[in-house]
Formats: sequence, structure tokens, C-alpha cells
Amino acid sequence: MLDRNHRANQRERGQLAKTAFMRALSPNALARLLDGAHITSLPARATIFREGEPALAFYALLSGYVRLYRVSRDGRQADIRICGPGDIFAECLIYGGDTYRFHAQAAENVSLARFDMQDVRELAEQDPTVSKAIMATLSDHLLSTMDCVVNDRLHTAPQRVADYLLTRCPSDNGPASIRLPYQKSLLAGMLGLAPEALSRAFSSLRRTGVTVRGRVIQIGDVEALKEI
Amino acid sequence: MLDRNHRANQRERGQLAKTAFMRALSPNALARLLDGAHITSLPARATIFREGEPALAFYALLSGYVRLYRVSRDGRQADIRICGPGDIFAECLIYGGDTYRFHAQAAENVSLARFDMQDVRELAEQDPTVSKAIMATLSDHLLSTMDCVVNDRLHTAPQRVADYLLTRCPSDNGPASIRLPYQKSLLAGMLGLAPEALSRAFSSLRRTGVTVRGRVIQIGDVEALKEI
DNA sequence: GGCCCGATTTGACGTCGATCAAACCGGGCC
DNA sequence: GGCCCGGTTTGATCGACGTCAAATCGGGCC
Repeated sequence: MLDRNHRANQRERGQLAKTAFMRALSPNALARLLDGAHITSLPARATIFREGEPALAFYALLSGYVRLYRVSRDGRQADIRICGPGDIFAECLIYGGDTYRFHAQAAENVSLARFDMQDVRELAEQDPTVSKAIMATLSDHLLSTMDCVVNDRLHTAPQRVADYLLTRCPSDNGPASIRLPYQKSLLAGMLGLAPEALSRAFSSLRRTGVTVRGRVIQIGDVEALKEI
Repeated sequence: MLDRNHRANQRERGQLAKTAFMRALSPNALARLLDGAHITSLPARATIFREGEPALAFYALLSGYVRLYRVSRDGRQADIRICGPGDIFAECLIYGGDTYRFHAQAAENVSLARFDMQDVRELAEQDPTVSKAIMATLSDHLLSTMDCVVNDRLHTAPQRVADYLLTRCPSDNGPASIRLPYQKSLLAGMLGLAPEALSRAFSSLRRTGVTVRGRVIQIGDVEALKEI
């Protein structure tokens, strides 16, 4: 694959304009933001940035998944967030400090848009729809990170998995089927589990009517899952 | 104690103006914000708001400590954040939803200022120093909540306690002494531990030169703590 | 359709921290 | 200074999850 690194073309601009972050921007702000976007493709496992590097840009994900994580002194890793298509990340540094506070790594082939923080700071200064979008995104991330803390502290592995399945479940009751959009090891990291623990959690959910075959998960009875 | 609930007087306005959130506001925005502040005193253990209630206001803490927490179906509680004097909380709902997502409870006698969300939304619309302050506060809370997730996932109880002590340690090396500003059970909740586990963590730090007497903690050698 | 390699599962084990109960302490009060 | 009570510590036990190693699976590729 050739190394792509270019300004956003029409298709990419359209894709970006539909994200939660940009949907509510004024036409003028949106255009200026997109004019500054740089598109890059990266292969699986590529590093996007490292903890401690100067934070010059934040990113929007067009396709693929990205892992935000930190590494302990003894080399163990803990995921902070998994980003999917349409997500933006490292936006907490627009007004939150000048170095990245975690590593960002492509979990698979990804395509992403890069935005200069300083440019966006100036844009936010001039256009309130930009600051509103930033505030909404920050609030959203803060709330879901709080959820993450509570989940870790309150729920066991099977409960966290059941929770996860319920949040992606289209229907409210009866049987359902879900296809994981990524590897199970990535899901394990999201839930703060070792891959083995995720596997065991799935197998303990068998008695509740959950069947796993590869990336496809069958739920016998959604109501029953809520009881876990 | 008589139930106080009044508009901010001169002393309280001065106190609020010094908080991280309000320090950088334009004089006009600051004045308008303070004009809308309502001061309340509450006794220890009082509920400030409950999860699920309509989120009409956010708060700034003048004195005392406040616990933000959620309760699981079986009644166990998990703290999300402990707020101290000068902190603001529930600001994530200014642009993040219309019901509170957790409970807020006074951990001891507190005095706090209440701000109407809708008023502040309008203020932010008109004055960019307000939205900047909100973004900075949200970023800050997001980053520290991410730290919390990582700490929970990567560190053992003694490591979390050592971390905590180091963040409040005035000096970088040699001996030091710290007085906890609140009960140990509150600290335990902050760190995601049962009180018993905190106690055991302290006693396991004795071999690293940490001595505990009531709320006073003596650190023999700060450098040594960093090695934990 | 079969092969192959990396991802996942399973098994065995150790450690950490939650829980319950009982002993202890310290700080506010008289 | 002594008393009391809520907060803290200690002890014993247990369940949950991490880790390492080995077996197995599944999905992409020819």
C-alpha cells in the first residue's frame, strides 16, 4: 500500500462532516476546519503518537480502530479508550496541556484526519459553534470515562461483558445477534480484562444463553442478560 | 446551625473568583456568573443531588468535601470523584445531558455555590472566556479521570497510596509529613479501595518508611516511595 | 477445500483485594 | 483526665482475576 498523506478530498470531507463532533458546526467553521485537515493511512500496530511527545494535533478517525493506552514501569499496558470510525481523540489537550498523556496505536489498518491544535484553538475563539462542539465532545468523553471507572469498580468480568453486549444490542428483548467489529483481545483491553478473562467471562455467560462463534455472538434472551 | 441559602456575599464572591474555573473569566462574565450564584450549607452526609434527577444546576465547592458516586443494583457504592474546596462538579452536564449521572453527597459539613446550567450556557454563548474556562475544566477532569482508570488497572493498592502521597508531597526528596484533609475511609473510596485495604496498604508501606498516626503521615524518604 | 499462523480457549496456579467479625484507637466531650 | 463512639486496624477466609503454558480454533489464502 502506498503511503497516503494528503489534504482531505471531497469524500473524506463528507465523511468528516457527518461525525458527532462536526455535525453542528457552522458552515464557515466546518470549511475552515476541513481545510486544515491532513489525511493519513497507517498499518496495524503503527504508533500514532507517544506519551510525553509535544501535543501539536488531535485526530478524527475515518476508518479502523485506535487504542489509547498507557504503559506501566514494568511494561504492562492498560487501555484508556478504544476509538472507532467517527471518533475524535486527544481533543482533551486543546485546553488541557501541551504533551500527550498516553500512547495512541492503530489496532488495525486505519485512516485518520489530523488537525492542528493551535488552529482549532483560534477557530474556537472566533466561532462559538466550535467551542460548543468541543465542550459537547469533552463532556461525552468525560461521562463515558466515569462510566468506565464505575464499571471497573463495581462489576465483575461477566457483568462488564453483559453490559457491553447490551449497549450494542439493537433490540430490547428476545434473542439477538452481534458481530464484534474488532478482535476479542481489543475488547478485553476495553473492558480492563486480560484476554483469558474475557474468554472465561463469555463461557460463564453460556448458562445465560450467550453463544460465541468467532466474532459472532448470539444472545438467547436479552432480558436475561440484564439480570446478570 | 441555621439553614443558610442566600446569594453570594462579598467574601464568597472573592473566594469563588479565585477558583481555577473562574480565575480567567472576563470581569463582566465573572460578575454575571456570581450574580446568579446561590450559596448553601449542608451537614455531613446530606445528599446534594441523585442520579437520574433533572440536571438543572452545577456546583462550586467553597468548603468541605463532596463525594460523587454511583450505586450498583446490589447496593454497593463506587466513588467517581472526591471534590474539595475550589472544585466545581457536574459541569459535564452543561453540554452533556439533562439528568445527573451519579449521586453527590456531602462528606462533611460543606458550603457550596449553585449555578443554573441554562444561565451559564447562555453566558458561554456570549463570552468566549466562559467557554474557554469550561473547556479547560472539562479537559482537566477528563485527564484526571483517565489517570484514575489507568491507576486502577495498572497499580496495586500500595502503589496507589504511594502515588497519592507523592502527589501531595511538597518536597521531591528526603523526609516529609502530610496531614490528610479528610477521613481515611474517604481516601479509600477515592483510590477505589475498601477501608480495610487502604489500612493494609499503609501498613505494607511501613517497610518503605511510611508512618501513620491518625491523619498525619510521615514519609521517611520520598525517593524510596517512588520506587514502589 | 485444505493449510497455516496468529488469535483464542482451556487448565493450573498464585496473588490481590473484598468481606465479615472482632479488637483497638483517637478525638471530642464533659 | 476519663468516657464513649465512630472510625480504623487486624485476622481469617474466599472469590475474582492475572499469568504462564499448552491445546485448539478460525479465517484468510492458495
